[in-house]
Amino acid sequence: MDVFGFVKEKLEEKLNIKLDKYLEFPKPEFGDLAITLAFEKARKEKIGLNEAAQEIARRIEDLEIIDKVEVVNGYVNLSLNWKILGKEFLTKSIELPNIGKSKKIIIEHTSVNPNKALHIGHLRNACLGDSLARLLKKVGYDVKVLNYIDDTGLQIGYHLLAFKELGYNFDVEKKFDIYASEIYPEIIGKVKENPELEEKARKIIKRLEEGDEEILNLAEKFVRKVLLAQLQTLWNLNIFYDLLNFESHIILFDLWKEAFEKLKSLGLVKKVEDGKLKDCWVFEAKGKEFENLKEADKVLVRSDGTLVYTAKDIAYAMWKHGLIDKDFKYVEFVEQPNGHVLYATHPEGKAMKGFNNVEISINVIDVRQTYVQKIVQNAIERLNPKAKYIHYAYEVVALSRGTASLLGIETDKEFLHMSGRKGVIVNVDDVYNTLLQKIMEETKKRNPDMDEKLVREISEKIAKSTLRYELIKMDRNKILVFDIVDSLKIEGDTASYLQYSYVRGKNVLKKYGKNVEVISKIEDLNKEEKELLKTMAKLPFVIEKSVNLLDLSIIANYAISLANSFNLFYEKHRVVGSEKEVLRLNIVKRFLEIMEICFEIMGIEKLEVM
RNA sequence: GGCCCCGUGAGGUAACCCGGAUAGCCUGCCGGGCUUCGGACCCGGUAGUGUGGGUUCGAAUCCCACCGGGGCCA
Repeated sequence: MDVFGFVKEKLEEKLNIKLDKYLEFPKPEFGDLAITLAFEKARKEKIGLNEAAQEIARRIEDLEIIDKVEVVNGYVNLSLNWKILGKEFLTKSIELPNIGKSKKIIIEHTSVNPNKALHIGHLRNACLGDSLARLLKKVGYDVKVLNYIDDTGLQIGYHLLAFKELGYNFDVEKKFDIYASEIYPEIIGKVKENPELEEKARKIIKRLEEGDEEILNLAEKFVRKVLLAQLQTLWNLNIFYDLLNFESHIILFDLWKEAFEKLKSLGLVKKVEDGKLKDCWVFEAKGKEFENLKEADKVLVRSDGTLVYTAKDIAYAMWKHGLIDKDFKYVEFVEQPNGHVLYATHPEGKAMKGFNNVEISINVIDVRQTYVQKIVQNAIERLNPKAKYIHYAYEVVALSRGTASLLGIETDKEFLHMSGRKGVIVNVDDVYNTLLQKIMEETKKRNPDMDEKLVREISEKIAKSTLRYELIKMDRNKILVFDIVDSLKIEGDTASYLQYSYVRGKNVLKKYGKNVEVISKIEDLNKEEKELLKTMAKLPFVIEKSVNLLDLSIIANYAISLANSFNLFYEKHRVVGSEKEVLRLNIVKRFLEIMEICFEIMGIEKLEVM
């Protein structure tokens, strides 16, 4: 039961106006809900503020669900009748708004090049994308999660050279993505010393592009090994996918060919006849946001016939949105630990339907790609005005001065951008392992007699949740300055606080030991009980808002305020054996259910003990 | 040269989209609480909207200019 939604409807009936813009949650002293309509009403009707507010108050004061109406400084403050609403809320099941209505939506995220280990910046992408997918599934969307793999040319050329010519071996103990990251500077060093190698790398790339079977097989083997290692890191953090799309297959399956013809025939791309871009094919961006740009055109095909990345991005986006008929073929790539098969595009695969052809696609890509993404979006939305191509931009993760210093880089600046070439990176496995060690120590300290295996199991659940929570709780438009020392905190505004609150709730029910009876009526509520009920009742509102704004920090902040509210209640009032046992048990039970919903969205693990 | 993002106590952040009541929270620091459902908790104290203008009854929020930091395109 959606308490505030219900109250809003009743108020709208009485006032005969939509209240979306005119409702606020005030501080507890002022009441449960405030109507701010009087400010506008007073201005429009040229009447006194107090008079306007009084009139609104008069029209709603006889509602049974409202206990008290008070007018203060133009606000109409309502105290709700929790004897009625609280009982409804505690006895009826939780309803989440069905916003998606089974509509299909594509989310693309992670998309890390398959020649390195994931760093903490990649993880911001993956956590945002994964939680977004979880959120949208919760509200009824049919979500397909794609991971785009750039397996072409240049960036894997040196690695292929290393395995083909320089005696590097595939069979290593080390996790393969980390191995690939580590040998990269070595390979570059060797190439610098010996310029012939540069030539050889180029030849390998050329043969790869020409479809040479030996090189193709080598590349596939290398990419697969790196990908499986990267996926191991992601799966460990409860991040899963439906499909891997290989960039090279956009050409192979003629998606680009069809897309190019369509763009040409509709006049969206033009061949340049003279000037410095002579013989290039450019995309001509049109629309308000491009008006101020001197050069809004974007080269897609160079004069020598080679494609820029954006060309493939557009073709790929057209495929997502069903704007071309050509399709990939698919194979089962691997079964994921959650039991779901991860598919991949593959030349020898079979035809499958269901991955593409959506109206809405969400593309989680960092903010530096904004310009290129605008071009892709412009193309898609001109090809189909109903289509929504969303560039879900987020700021990068940088390193704090202290953390940079730990990596041997001194700087005067506030923070330092990561750089794989300079070795200024913090990789995900390292952070996770450090965090896990620290949490295991803490867990042992708090549970000296606990079985070693259980300590580890619990610590793993806390570590992965902590990491995920840190990456989604902040406004995504802000640069996240990562500090390894701060990131080890497990007190305050952290996932472990949420998990701890959850465990406390669980323990109450465990102590009670029986099934909780359904409550028949509510006599009266103290301050903490009421505040907790109120916070819990905001869930549908919070979910709806975070879906509308595609903002996960809203869920994170809500979860913290919910835990806070619960801890206050827990601290002050005993549940088991108290005179209000049944009521309080019902409150605890509902708290756990709501917390679980938040956990599921954020990918946080529930615990029984910690 | 054009464009975009960020600026809130000592540090980190929420509220900014859609202007409204005493700017909320975390860490730190100072002080306090319990151990009958677990202290990874709770309570008190400390301290803040970059600068200047504008709009408004009212600005952290909207508009303009500037300053500082970061990025993209050329």
